[in-house]
Amino acid sequence: MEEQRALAGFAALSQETRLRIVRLLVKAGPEGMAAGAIGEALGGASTSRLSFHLTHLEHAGLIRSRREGRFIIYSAVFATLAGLIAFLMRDCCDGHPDICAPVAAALDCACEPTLTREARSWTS
Amino acid sequence: MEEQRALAGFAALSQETRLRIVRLLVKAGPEGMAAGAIGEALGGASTSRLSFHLTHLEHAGLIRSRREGRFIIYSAVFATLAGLIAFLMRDCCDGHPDICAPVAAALDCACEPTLTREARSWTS
DNA sequence: TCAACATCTCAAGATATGTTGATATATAGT
DNA sequence: ACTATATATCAACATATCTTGAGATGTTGA
Repeated sequence: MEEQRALAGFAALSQETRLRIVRLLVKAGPEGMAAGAIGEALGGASTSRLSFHLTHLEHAGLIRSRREGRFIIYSAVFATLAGLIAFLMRDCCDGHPDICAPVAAALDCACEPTLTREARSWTS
Repeated sequence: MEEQRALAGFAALSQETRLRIVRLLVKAGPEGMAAGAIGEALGGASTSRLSFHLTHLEHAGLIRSRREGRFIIYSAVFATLAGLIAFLMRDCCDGHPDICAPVAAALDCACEPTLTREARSWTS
């Protein structure tokens, strides 16, 4: 059953608007952002389109929402992101712990700039 | 332009057959596996279907191929996986380095069983 | 209660993606 | 050359996904 959750997660991330939303919310941290603010940051997406993608992401467990007055605040679910990564890399070290090194280095970059050159070429 | 590569990567991972192929090849390591062996491990996928997905994954840069006699050997491209992760988590620590902890823990699990409970529930 | 605001839902059409079956290409052994 | 094996390609169909526009729901303040 876990495979289905992973598939839903990757599918959710495979769409431009949704990927941008997730990255925005990852950056925003636990406080999150109101739907309207997200739409504004993304630059002109109709409210129905935005809502469609937010719902999609929430169903995939990548973001969660809470109501605050008349706003709805969305925030990233870090555990799900972590789970996706873990699912993908599980068993990658069967007998080859050294292979994981570049991946570990890439993740570190989220907190510290210790990327390998190869991986660095990836991050905008 | 990097966003496009990330989108292609996540899209490639968002399909059951392809996700299984990648996980299989991640496990197989740098030696890789022949297309036929992959198909067998996946259990009955027609050659055209398998080829379609292998090509898709290769275009996304998640796997690479080399010819060996009459076999074509596919293997995972770890740098691309690392790049996807890095792209996703970039800037997640803007002022909150603590938030990244669970993600880092999840990645460690690829090499060592140090998952948080939340993230562990994800890995089959 | 009314008006303005924030967001969601729904149906229809456009586009993208995956599957199947038939056929093509390439390599190895005889 | 011929045959068997391994894999790729193509076209047609089925299905899933995204966008748009209209309208519904829920919240706040006058």
